Amino acid sequence: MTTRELLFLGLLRHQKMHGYQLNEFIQQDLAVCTDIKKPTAYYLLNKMEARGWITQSSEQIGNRPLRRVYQITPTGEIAFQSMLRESMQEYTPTYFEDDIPLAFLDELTTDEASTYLETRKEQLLSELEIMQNTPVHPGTVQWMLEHRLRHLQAEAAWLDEVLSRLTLMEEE
Amino acid sequence: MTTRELLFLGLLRHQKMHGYQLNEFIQQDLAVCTDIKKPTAYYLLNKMEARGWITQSSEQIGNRPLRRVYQITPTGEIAFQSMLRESMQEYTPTYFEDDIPLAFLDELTTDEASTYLETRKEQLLSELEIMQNTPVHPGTVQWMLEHRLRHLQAEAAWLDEVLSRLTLMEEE
DNA sequence: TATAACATGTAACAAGTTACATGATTTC
DNA sequence: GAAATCATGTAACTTGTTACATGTTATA
Repeated sequence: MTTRELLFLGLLRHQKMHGYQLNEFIQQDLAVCTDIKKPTAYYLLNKMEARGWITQSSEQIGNRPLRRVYQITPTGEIAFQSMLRESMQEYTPTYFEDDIPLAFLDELTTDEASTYLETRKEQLLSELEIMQNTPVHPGTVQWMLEHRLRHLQAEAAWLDEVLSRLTLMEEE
Repeated sequence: MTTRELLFLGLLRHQKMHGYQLNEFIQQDLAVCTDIKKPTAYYLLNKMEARGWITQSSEQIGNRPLRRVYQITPTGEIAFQSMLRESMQEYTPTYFEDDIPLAFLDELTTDEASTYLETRKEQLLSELEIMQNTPVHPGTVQWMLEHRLRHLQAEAAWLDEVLSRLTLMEEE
């Protein structure tokens, strides 16, 4: 995913950050949109530094572990601009992990299927609740969060329809 | 993705198939839901055979290349049943590659942003058209395809809203 | 007779994850 | 004094992709 690098550059454009700080922000504020693990983040930062997109400067508070504070370079800015434009016009089809099992739903009794889908629905609703409680972000970051919200709402509506179809089949 | 193995088992339950045949079917009939490449398919078949989930029997027509025809075993059937139940109650959050660029949309002029999103929309609409022209499948395979259709429609509606928001901003 | 379709694979690479390792400081 | 937080990483593994290799047969 090239967009992970775009994200890093986009965040560093606004503010110098060290790896830990980036990780924190992504896990707390952007958890609904992406899921970058710690080692991946450090790996990407090193890679981007080697490319000259960002530079490091060390910082230490007291005797705490050294912080490597990253800052975007002019080369990095150019990369950001071109990646942004490229990715903005691209539509990437998304595949749903949960689609495949759905194809074999008719292997189960309507009763069993309903029970499982109710479990799915609970998980979905709890994610929806989390989303609706996250603070409003400035600019189009909020648009990204809204997109995700729309998607979750569409999923909830779909699940409801599948469940009602199953109920109809049960009555026959 | 465990669901790829579920898919293979699910297809082989209905009919013995050789690798080439499986690939054809997935690329022609299920292209909208998954995207399994040839080497991945052969790799998975070998792995599943090693596990005892499927067995091979060779078949040759004339002097053509040998076909390895795969068939599900009782062990494979057990695996299918348990994977189906497990995956059916799981809700797997989906991340959208195209979300991240959206967060930085306000770095572009409304004009440029609109142009790019129109390009995205065209690609989306052409995928929608393909979907609406795929033949109806039996049973809940059709449900899977419908889910995908719902998703694409929600995406189209979202894109339209973003585009109209941009138009409103331009007028200010 | 060239090209597409049939049929199966290998080797090298890319991306990302898990589990592990290290050590300081703050909080309970 | 134990546990959580701060801070950065490495090594091994998993999964999947791209590009390449091979040879037959039907079709244009």
